Amino acid sequence: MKIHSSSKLPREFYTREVLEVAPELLGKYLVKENGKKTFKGKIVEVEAYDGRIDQAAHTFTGRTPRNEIMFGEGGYFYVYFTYGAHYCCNIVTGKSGEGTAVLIRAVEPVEGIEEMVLNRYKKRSAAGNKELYNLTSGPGKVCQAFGIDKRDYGLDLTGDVVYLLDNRQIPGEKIAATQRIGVTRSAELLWRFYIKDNPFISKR
DNA sequence: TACTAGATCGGCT
DNA sequence: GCCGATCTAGTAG
Repeated sequence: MKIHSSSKLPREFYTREVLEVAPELLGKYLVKENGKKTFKGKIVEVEAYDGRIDQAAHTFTGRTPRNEIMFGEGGYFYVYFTYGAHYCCNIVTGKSGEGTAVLIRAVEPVEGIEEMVLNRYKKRSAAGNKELYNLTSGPGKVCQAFGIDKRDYGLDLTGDVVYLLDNRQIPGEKIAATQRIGVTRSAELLWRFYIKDNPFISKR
């Protein structure tokens, strides 16, 4: 029996306003069960997207097959493919019809690190410090390391494949809010949140 | 350290 | 056709 294991976040955690959920995701654990392997990382950097007012959100211009899951209620996994090479994963938030989600931009590797190294660098030897910090420090890197792709689109985060584990909340003074990375529209919004001084974030 | 370009392809105009 | 919620390798300073 695991006495100290933290619990899976319930539906109610996700169905709140995206700007309330986003900073609270910091410090929580992202877990992917892959049949035999378990990938686990502490979330250290996120970005909020809100199709109601945010031109950078995929849901801003209305429903399409790709963004359908993001228009559903919170607690589902939105995975998309971009730049012809990378997958990025999001935590859908809010109520049905809103079109809000939080992009997971970086995590701190906790479990399954050897498998992450294999997925990222195609090699089996242990990672050096430089490689370790480069393992999951970006949205495309997180998905590659965890083996997340379009097959994970739409997964229920209260299920057993991909889910989040609770952890004590990061205090506000340890959270930084900045402009989002790589967006051109609605660039003024300070909707990127990360844990200050964490070495696994994508960019300082 | 800082900037630039190339890869590469699905989604949407 | 165009462009992107990216990453990496390359060059210049």
